Amino acid sequence: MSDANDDETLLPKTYTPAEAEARWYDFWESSGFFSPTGEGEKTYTIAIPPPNVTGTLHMGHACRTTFEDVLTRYHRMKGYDALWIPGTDHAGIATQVVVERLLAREGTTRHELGREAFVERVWEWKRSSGGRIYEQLRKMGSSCDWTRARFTMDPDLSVAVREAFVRLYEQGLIYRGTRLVNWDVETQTVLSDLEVETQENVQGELFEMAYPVVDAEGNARGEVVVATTRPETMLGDTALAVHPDDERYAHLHGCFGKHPFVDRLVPIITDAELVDMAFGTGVVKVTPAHDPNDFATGKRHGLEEINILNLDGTLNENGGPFAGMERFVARRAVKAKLDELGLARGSKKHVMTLPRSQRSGTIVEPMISTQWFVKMEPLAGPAIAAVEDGRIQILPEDWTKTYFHWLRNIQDWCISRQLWWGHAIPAFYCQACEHVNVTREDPSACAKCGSADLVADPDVLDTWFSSALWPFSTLGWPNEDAADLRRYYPTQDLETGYDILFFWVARMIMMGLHFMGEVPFSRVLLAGLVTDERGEKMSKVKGNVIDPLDVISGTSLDALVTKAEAAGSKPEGLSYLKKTYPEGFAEYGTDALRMTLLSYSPQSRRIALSLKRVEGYRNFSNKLWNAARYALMKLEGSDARASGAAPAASALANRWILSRLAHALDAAGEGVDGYRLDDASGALYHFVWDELCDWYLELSKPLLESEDPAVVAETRAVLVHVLETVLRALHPMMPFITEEIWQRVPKDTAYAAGLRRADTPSVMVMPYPTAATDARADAEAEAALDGLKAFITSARSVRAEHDLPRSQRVAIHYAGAEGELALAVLRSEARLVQTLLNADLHEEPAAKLDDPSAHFAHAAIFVVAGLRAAVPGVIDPAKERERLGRELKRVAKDLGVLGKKLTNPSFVDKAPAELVEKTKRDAADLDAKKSELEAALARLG
RNA sequence: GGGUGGAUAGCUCAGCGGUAGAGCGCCGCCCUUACAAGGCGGAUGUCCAGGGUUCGAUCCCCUGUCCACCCA
Repeated sequence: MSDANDDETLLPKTYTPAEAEARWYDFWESSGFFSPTGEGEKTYTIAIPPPNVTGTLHMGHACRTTFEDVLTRYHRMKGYDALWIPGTDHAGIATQVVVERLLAREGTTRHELGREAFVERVWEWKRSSGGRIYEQLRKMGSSCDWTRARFTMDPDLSVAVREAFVRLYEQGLIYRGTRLVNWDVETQTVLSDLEVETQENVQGELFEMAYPVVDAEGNARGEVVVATTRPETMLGDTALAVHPDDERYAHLHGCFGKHPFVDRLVPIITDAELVDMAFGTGVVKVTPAHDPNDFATGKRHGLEEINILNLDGTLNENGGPFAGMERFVARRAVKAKLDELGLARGSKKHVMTLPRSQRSGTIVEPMISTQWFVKMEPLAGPAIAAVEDGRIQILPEDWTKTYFHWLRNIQDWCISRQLWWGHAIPAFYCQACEHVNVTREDPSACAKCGSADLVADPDVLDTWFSSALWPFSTLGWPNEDAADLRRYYPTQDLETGYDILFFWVARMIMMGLHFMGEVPFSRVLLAGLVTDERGEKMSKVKGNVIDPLDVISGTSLDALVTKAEAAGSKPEGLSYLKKTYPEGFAEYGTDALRMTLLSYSPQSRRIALSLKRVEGYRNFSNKLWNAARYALMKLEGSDARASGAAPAASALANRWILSRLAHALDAAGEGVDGYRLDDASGALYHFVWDELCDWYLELSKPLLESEDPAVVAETRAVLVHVLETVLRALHPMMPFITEEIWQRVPKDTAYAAGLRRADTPSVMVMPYPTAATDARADAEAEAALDGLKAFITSARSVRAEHDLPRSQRVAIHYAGAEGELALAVLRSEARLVQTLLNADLHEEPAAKLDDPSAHFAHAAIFVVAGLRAAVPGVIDPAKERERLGRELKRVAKDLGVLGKKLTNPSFVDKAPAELVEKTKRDAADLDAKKSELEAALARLG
């Protein structure tokens, strides 16, 4: 077999992405194509959802990046001044944890280092390792403007954060308050409600214990039994509650529980809200300082709030004999001690939910603390309105409900964090008069009393606070005159995962409206969660994490397993990998990965990424490559040039492909505009494979062999035009391969000068094709070619069924009714058909086809709309009977369905007339076909 | 406890009032000078169950079952 490149072929036989991708990316970037021109009326802007600076690219990023890049490239080609702003966020807790781990390895801690040195150390880390995700985004082909890359801790963005804080404070929308908050004992910071995740269906224990009861005079009145899943919290109990209507405990109203460990009488109160008579014993212990419901109860009854925990999760002095113990140690100790005192009343298994920190995973402790909050209600109202009145559209629309629900039930947002890495809270406490100074510049004296004895708030802000300002802080706010802010705000689309709808999207909308007075974007596009092919969430523990870069560059099974193992996969995860990917991954390339991610419906909440699908799109890349290879080969030595205008066409196949191109371009444009990138990419995929490659390229072969030079020239012109156009259409989705090919397509010089950079032609700055400008719908050509395709397919089916290999030339005798389109087309295109089928066509008088066996030896017959044909030379009548029988069955079934409809009077009366007519026509056609098949079958005997 | 989404071919999923689709897999045949990462042909479905609306339901409505996610 000949090697691919031993002849004058222009391209190798297979497309290998690796080399081309790096080359073109550098070319685009160095050509300045990623930066907006700053010219033109229409702008199109996307702000990237900033990944954590500690992050590495995962499938979620890959997915979002692809969507954003398609939208950006598409609009750029459409002539918009397109800007996609990249950036990262400082990920307070995550980053601090990363650097603390480094320090631990060096045998030190941040406390030993001191705050200032630690923060400097984090910056150092950021400078050396924080750019990794940018490199990975580049690998995805992202056409973002790196010259505008932003980091939430950049000086200008920090100014924005401080300005926002101060303004909100001045407006009374930020306040300091003492509340029950979520405390993460591991990272030792407070968390917002959103950062607490509930772990469901945890097998827990409901522990029952007795409180000795005394009355107001101190006389023993027996005991009450309470149940709890957190026995240690009893050290903070300040009441026992029963339901006011509960007869069982009516005699205890006004009595007290005698605390077994600390010298305290806890009142027995009645509360209908807290107590569910049917649950447990009907008596509830009340710990206002460590439980949200109890906290509310405490407020209703004016109960004392006793905090029993230190910030590190150990018990404080209020823990009495248990002080100093870690919370879970204390729990066991409390139980043991109660047992010893004879107050334990057994325990039951209990299914419960546990609040866990999104960051550290530890069980979150509700604790009373003084923190900074943003008042949400005044900000939520306008954010609700913006979606209600359509200034912002959320897609898929289902999420609108969720968005409303959250905003309508919103709680104030706790924004202070006890971390060192982040934006300092600009509050300064006067030690002299206790005034809180919140200022844009660090104050030297108290604004109220003039004292210089000020202490800065040690806390920093929630990272999401800075992210909420992202769409305008990245453009230059608070400088209202910043050129970018004026030109590119509001942005158009915001594309992200639904998991941060509340964390980020809703907050950006609130802040955008509040500070800019205008929505930050007009469309929110929410993508689903990328999972493994079983639909399970990717996780390190499960070992099913697929690294996009491995998909792009390929990897061995060994490397996959090693990586998963290092990341902490369980053995089941490793065996899943081995079973699912025994060969590892091939080098699929970025374009294939992008097409795969695009192919999933945006309606779906899950994107169960299948590597088989990636392989399918890798194959598609290769298909496109080879189509180009064919075209370029056929164009060689000719003067056919792409010029951006659809060439005139007279040959049927040429007219047809230009018409199909029109459909494909319509579908692609509508798909992208409507955020149905699956439809858009699917339309182009099917056009290239099913129509261009499967039919047109084959049809072009005989045309290019024509003796008529005009036909040859026309076909070449169409060939180069269709190829060049489809490359432009596909470019937003498959940027690399399209550029690689496009650069080699012969183009008219003026045309190739491109949209914006006359000196550096590139497909990425060419106009995006449309049906109106680059193709030509032609219904007549389509109808004609459809008939021809049906004829060819039937003939092939006969061939396959009767083991007539393609190499064996056959004769096909046909007849049709004069005046039928199919007959006319077959006559005029006979040569084309002969080539495609490797057959000789003979038109016969209809009578001859009425009894083919009388005229042709062992003939197989087929019937397609308006045509009958016989293929002599079939050896096996049994097979032919079988084939005809099968087809007859199918026709009969279809006819049955239609017949049933037509005999139903209500259908004929009530269904639209058009449909009834069509049904009648279809039925008539099928009926004719049925008779033909029956006759043929009868003749076979 | 409240809410949202899903259940369609062996697998992963589109579709959505008018005779059920794709990719992969499966079964034949074929190295056909663009492509074996390919070509040609073929098989495959109680569209979760039960009711209702309709001339007509996989699609709309109700009820139920199971799964996923979110909120408390």
